[in-house]
Amino acid sequence: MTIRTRYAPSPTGYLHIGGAWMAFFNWLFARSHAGAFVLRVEDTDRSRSSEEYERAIFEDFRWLSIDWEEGPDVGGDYGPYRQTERMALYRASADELLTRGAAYRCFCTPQELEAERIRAQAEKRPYRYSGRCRHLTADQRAAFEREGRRPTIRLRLHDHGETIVVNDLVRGRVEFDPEHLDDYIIVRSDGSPLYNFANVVDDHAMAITHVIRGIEHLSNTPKQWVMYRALGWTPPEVAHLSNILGTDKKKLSKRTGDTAVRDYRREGFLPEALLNFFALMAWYPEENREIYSVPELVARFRVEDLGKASPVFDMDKLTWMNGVYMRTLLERDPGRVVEVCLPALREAGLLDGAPTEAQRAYIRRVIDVLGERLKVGRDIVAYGDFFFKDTVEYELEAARRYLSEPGIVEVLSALRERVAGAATLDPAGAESLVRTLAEERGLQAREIVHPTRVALTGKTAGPGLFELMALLGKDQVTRRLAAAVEYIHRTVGS
RNA sequence: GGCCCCAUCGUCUAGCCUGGCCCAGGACAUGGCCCUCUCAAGGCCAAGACACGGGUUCAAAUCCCGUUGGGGCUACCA
Repeated sequence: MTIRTRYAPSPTGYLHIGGAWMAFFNWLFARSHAGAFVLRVEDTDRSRSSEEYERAIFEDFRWLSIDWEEGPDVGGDYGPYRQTERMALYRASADELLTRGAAYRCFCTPQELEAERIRAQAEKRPYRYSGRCRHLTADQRAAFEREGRRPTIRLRLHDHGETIVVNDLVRGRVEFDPEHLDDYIIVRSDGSPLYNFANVVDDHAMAITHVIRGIEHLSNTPKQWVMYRALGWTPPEVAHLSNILGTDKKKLSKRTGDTAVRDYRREGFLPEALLNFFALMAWYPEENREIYSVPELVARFRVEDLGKASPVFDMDKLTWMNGVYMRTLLERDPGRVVEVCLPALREAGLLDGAPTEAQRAYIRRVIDVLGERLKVGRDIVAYGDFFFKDTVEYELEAARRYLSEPGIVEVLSALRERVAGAATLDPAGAESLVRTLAEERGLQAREIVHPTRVALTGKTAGPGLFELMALLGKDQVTRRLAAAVEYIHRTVGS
């Protein structure tokens, strides 16, 4: 039997980190068994769904290099892959359930139901639907219809059913007493299917064999199992994973960090780092090892090894891991590092649109100079914005500390002259200029280095001074040195 | 309220099924030192956890029961 897994996003927003995480495990499972991964769009909530989000979600998956063999965009033998296009299927299954007597029409209004619920609550009884529409006569039904009531369809749970067992691949055997379940609605009065129903019909029709989904669905599982049984179908294997939490230990939300995959892309995270990190939020393939390529993850994946607890999304660790990937990329594929920095550069207004060849080459050199300081694409802005500006903005603290002594003017001026007089400015040349100047003045090299760095970059932290001078070039260096001198005169006052 | 799931360093987790090798291992973060023009990276070191209470056992992080704390379901949401 071919292993088939799926992920079923609702196109009501951008791909969420939690969703991508869940999808990734379904994908890993399929890939590790040479199976198929299918994308099914759950767009029954028409008012909130949009095609634009659907496209965006696909795009984010592609960026992550999570691919699918079947889906709305690529088709497949089990289509269509949008729930709104599968209405006939749900109708057929509903009819089947009705004729088998496993489901019945319920004419209760939402108001009546609400009243029942409130009554139960007042009497401190657990609420369950009374089942009063179970045995309506033809006359009663006709009367309701004459009143204009539009019925819903409810699944009939067995009155004295036996314990429902869910064999969860990660949690083990979980038992449910049907006593606590009630006849639940599977088709709305407007004829549209509800989640628990559409889901079962789709998973079966699409021959899904394994479902890895959120823990919130565990309690739904027994209800679904009853439906599988009523239809004579075999349910898929299931595994329920806990949800990712934010640092506040609450469900991941905007408050504690970005929640959309898109945000991470924009900030310059690498998809392979994100995926590696995703894996570690549920399992460690080997002891004492954190870095795994996607193929390695595929080779080692076992659902049973997935963790049961809710992981907290640790930005610090993701950032560290991204840095690890950036460093190897710096050696093997610097072009990609350039690519990853582009969005942040644009957002900071340091780059307009697509870079020209010259711009790309320049960014490439900036990246070389920045080196392992680049953990995330956006770091290029934090550490190297001055490479892309003509005037330097001094950080307050930096200027106060290194550009406040009047004596420094002389040093910076002297350095400016020597730079101007140099034939060319390469790192070694810059270094000897600074060091000989220091020697002549009886200064420590650092006494020149620090003020110069602030003069050229505005910051106290950043790339090596000599490399940075070489990249900036004679022109910029002399100009910035002069500007710093002027700044000191202006602020120290004279 | 009822039902279900979960619980090892601040965080991700290894170990738990098949008790002893665990006075609990690794990683991120934190602190210190080294390297060094700053920052980063790197190296070394440190601090840091079996939620609690009962059992079972010669022996429990590991098995059982309970408590507490989180989370979920209990919708004509997904």
